[in-house]
Amino acid sequence: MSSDDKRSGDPGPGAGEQLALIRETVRGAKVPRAKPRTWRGAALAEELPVARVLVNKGALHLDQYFDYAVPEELDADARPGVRVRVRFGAGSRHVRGGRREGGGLIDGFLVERLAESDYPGALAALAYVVSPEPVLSPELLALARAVADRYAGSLADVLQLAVPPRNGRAESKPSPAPLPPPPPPRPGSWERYPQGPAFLRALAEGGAPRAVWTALPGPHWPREIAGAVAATLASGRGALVVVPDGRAAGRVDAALTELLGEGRHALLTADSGPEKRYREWLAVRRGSVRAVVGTRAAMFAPVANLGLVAVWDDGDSSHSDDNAPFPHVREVLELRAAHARCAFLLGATSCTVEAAQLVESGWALPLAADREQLRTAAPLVRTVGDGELARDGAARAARLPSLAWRTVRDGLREGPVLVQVPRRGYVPRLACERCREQARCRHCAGPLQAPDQRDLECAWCGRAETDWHCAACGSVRLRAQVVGARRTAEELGRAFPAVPVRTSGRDHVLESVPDAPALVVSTPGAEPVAEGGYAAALLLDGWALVGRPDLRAGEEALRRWTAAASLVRGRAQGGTVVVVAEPTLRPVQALVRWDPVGHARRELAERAELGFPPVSRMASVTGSPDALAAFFAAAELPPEAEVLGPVPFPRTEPGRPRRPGDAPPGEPWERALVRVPPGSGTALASALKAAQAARLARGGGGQVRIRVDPPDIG
DNA sequence: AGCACGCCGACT
DNA sequence: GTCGGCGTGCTC
Repeated sequence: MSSDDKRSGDPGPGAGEQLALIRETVRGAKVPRAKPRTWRGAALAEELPVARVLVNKGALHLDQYFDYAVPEELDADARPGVRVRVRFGAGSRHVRGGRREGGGLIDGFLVERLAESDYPGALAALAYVVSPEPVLSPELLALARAVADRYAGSLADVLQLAVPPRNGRAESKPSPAPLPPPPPPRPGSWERYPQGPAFLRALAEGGAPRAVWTALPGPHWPREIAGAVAATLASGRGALVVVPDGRAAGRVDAALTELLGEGRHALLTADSGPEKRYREWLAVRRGSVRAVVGTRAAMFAPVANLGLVAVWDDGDSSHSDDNAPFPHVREVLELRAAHARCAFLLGATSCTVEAAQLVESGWALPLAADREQLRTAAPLVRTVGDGELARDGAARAARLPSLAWRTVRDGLREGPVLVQVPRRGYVPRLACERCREQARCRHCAGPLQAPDQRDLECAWCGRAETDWHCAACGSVRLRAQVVGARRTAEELGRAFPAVPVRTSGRDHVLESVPDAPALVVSTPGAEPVAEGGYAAALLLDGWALVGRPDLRAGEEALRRWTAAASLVRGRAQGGTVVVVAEPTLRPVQALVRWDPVGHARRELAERAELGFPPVSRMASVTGSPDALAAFFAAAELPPEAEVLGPVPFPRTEPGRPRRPGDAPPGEPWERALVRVPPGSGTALASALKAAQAARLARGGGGQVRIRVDPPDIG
């Protein structure tokens, strides 16, 4: 209970002595100006009477610790890492005429116990310890600190993501006793990779290898991840796996159960209710479970003696948290691997530019199969240019080129056929009509757009472009790429009336389909697994994916095609994929050659040349024009920082779903991008954070939103 | 963010 | 003379 429950009108004779005692013990012999009411009648802890508390408020200027006095009766429970409640806010200091003091109770974490405080004023006492469970370990605190710094966010915001809300019932139950380490697993399908068995061996022997793993297409990856986890457990250490969604988590969970049995791992996903989730989290924190698989919130899971962190399919957008400060799983796990000096595994069938950079920089080693393995595992990929669609008279009836039509027909004789159609809402960007090179600003290389369908301007710096010509081929004609394949898929059903059509999309995601002829129409990311693999796949979203106004459009198109094509039988079993997209496009060629790594490396080289992330680091700053101007006037950005814009925000993108962080409708907002060269990311983040903190402290003007590594930059 | 303190205009 | 405007600064 809080010690200020006992209240009396006047300070009793003991109060003065009490005060003196506190003064002396806590911070020397200065006489306080005012005596906090919370002290009345409370004796302090004899040892380490000061508690350093992180107050749970997101505002940046509050991103600091506050010292509180520890009453004697809280001494035992008030250990580092526990949740506490404290009085916080102006008004809690002074007592006015026996009336109730202001300043409400607020949540916080006790960070450490100290012998004395460096705060010159009088300390208030901890109100109470919420529970003696030490949920915030020093390692988790250090990680949260690093993540907050990386993303120019507050520690409190990160802790909100990292520590689940308390649940009393879950806490009161003891966690089961930990099981002994399992024996090292057999290499199994890791033998398909030349370095696979050695990687497992290194994990089992307590090593800390770091790898970017390009997984072979097919259904083996959950078992391979489970193998890496089992090898790490065999070394007596813990392991953490983060996957994009509940479906993937379920697959890895099943593979882990098959390999390790029950009781050695926890599944942390958003699907389980708060109590179950907190119980699992506690079992991890208490060390009774040493392996974790989960979705992005699990990236902070307090695994004891961490030996391996792994992320699957880091290109999936759900690895980016949608709460401030928007940390990305891959980045957080990189930080964890560095802090814990543990192994790191980034796996995907495709390859992000960031993953390529990890290899390029030498931070991680590539873990990939040789071409021979790939040739049998991957399907045959053929392309149909969208131009042929118009020319091919025979296919026009079915609105399909004849190659695509034949592939579907032949595939349906052997089993299910997957048809990938674009989701609605993708907006094309401008490209050269002749060579399809993207139209870019000549000043900052940002993407050009035509908000009024006539005049060109840069989406980043806002400069008008009146005399565009293609940098690659000199053409002066632009085209906006066209979407519209959904209907084609519907008409496919009519073209093959004898075959059942099943659909899988955002609302109804099919888990799997049987090994029987069927047309399976799916949007990217929702493809059901086919038992025995699909006989063929038809990828109809070529232009829609490649033409998105996003730096990652090519990478993302390749990722989604690769994901769908990975569900198709290998070419040895007749598996065929047809992608309807211009065969000269880089991601299309990469798909045909099944070379996602080469694609990512070329993208990386280009990003380096153009000064794009992740080679340089970018942050977006969004707010009203006044607020932005004031922000940049006061901010002391590193000298090498370059401010692009501001431009009105959000740009008109019809069909783009409204997201939190978008400007409120009606009020004109602007967005500026700040970019710094490699190596200045930390300086940029701390400068932005300092400027934000100064702003908030002054309390002036409208708010400004900062996002490091903004998604969807032109 | 709240919330209190502080230093200038219209009321009894 | 005092009540109260919200400008500015602090919260252990």
